[in-house]
Amino acid sequence: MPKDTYVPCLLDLFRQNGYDGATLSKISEATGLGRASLYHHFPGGKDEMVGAVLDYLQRRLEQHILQGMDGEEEPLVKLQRMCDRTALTYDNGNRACLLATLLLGSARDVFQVRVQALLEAWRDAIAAVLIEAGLDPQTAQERAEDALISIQGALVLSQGLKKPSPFQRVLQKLPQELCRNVRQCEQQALP
Amino acid sequence: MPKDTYVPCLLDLFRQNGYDGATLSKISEATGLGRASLYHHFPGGKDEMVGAVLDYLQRRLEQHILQGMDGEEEPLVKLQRMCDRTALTYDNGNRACLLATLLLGSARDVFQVRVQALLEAWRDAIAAVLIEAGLDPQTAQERAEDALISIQGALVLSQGLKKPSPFQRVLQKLPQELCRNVRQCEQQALP
DNA sequence: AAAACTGTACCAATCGTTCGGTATAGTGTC
DNA sequence: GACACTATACCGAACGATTGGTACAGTTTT
Repeated sequence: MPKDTYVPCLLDLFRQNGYDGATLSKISEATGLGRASLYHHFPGGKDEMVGAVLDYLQRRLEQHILQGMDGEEEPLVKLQRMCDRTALTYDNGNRACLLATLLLGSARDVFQVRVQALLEAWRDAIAAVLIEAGLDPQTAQERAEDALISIQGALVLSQGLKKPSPFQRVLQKLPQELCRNVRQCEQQALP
Repeated sequence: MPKDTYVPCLLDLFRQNGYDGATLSKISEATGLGRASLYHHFPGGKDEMVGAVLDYLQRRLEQHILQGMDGEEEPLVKLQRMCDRTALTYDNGNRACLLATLLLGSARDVFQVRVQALLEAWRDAIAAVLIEAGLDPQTAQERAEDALISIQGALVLSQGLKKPSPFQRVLQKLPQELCRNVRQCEQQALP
């Protein structure tokens, strides 16, 4: 699919401008495609473009960030890798999150369901690791949600304070934080 | 100032639609004022409207959320009160945060400085309490930033999962979390 | 030749903004 | 008290520009 050429470009644009701010002129300029070409590839207009971006994000989440989360390694190793890839995805806190952007615009209702599905998939993958590590399901889910809260909040604050250090600090501590009071990770106690 | 009649209304509108999504038609409808009348009260147009809303938010932060943070009470009491008022402000997680909304739209650059100032004021007020409670300035500032991260992230996740429980859970634990390893709060250890 | 693609021109609708003007309520002058 | 004057609040109508989207003829690619 040649769509994948333009989708990362669209992702950047929607992330930086939001749904309303990403006008067709900007999209045309960013992709190098004329209006007609855009509507050839995405007959559904802006909504379909965002849909394609969300498809892309879903694939990236499953195949990159969450890859290996169901493997045989230690929980801490898996979560550490997930955090590393998350940091990479958000350019160490310099990139905003499209999901948050979509949730805070006027098109919120249109994409809420898909965004929710992505967040839940992410959360459930983390929770599964924690359950496998011995945590009860309730605690595991809450802790997984806390992880997403930390990531999303750190992205917002890093944008707001115009420095990536909050994001970096959060993601560095996150794996240990997720594994607190868990079997395999207890050897690393407080100094 | 009769502006204060319209500003809370504008706050709601910008929070729900973002800068680009809040069109003058919507603003006109929401305030009950004609398009032209809006330019009587806010000659600077949308930018001035957002500016007025940020003025309003600054006053609310200083006089409501952070009120009493420099008083004589125990740190835990002050932080508990701040969290209660924060929960009230965001309707227990059902309202989004305008600051985050502005940071994630196309008008990001226009308001970044003012948003940053508000976040820093909030952070510094929390940090001051923690320093007074015996924490070193570096740790206090980081922990205060962590608090804002939790709040902002919880708001995003509550929006995304369409349930307020993450926000409520975070804000309930936050005061204790902020006071961990601090003099006056240590009596409340884990059960 | 068929299919995929694109540039040009165009559309109605809406965008943020401005203009000209109308009430209403004072305020000072005589 | 009648008068001219001013300030504030508000609105209908229109401005030029841009919005998201389409029609269609042409060009590439296969």
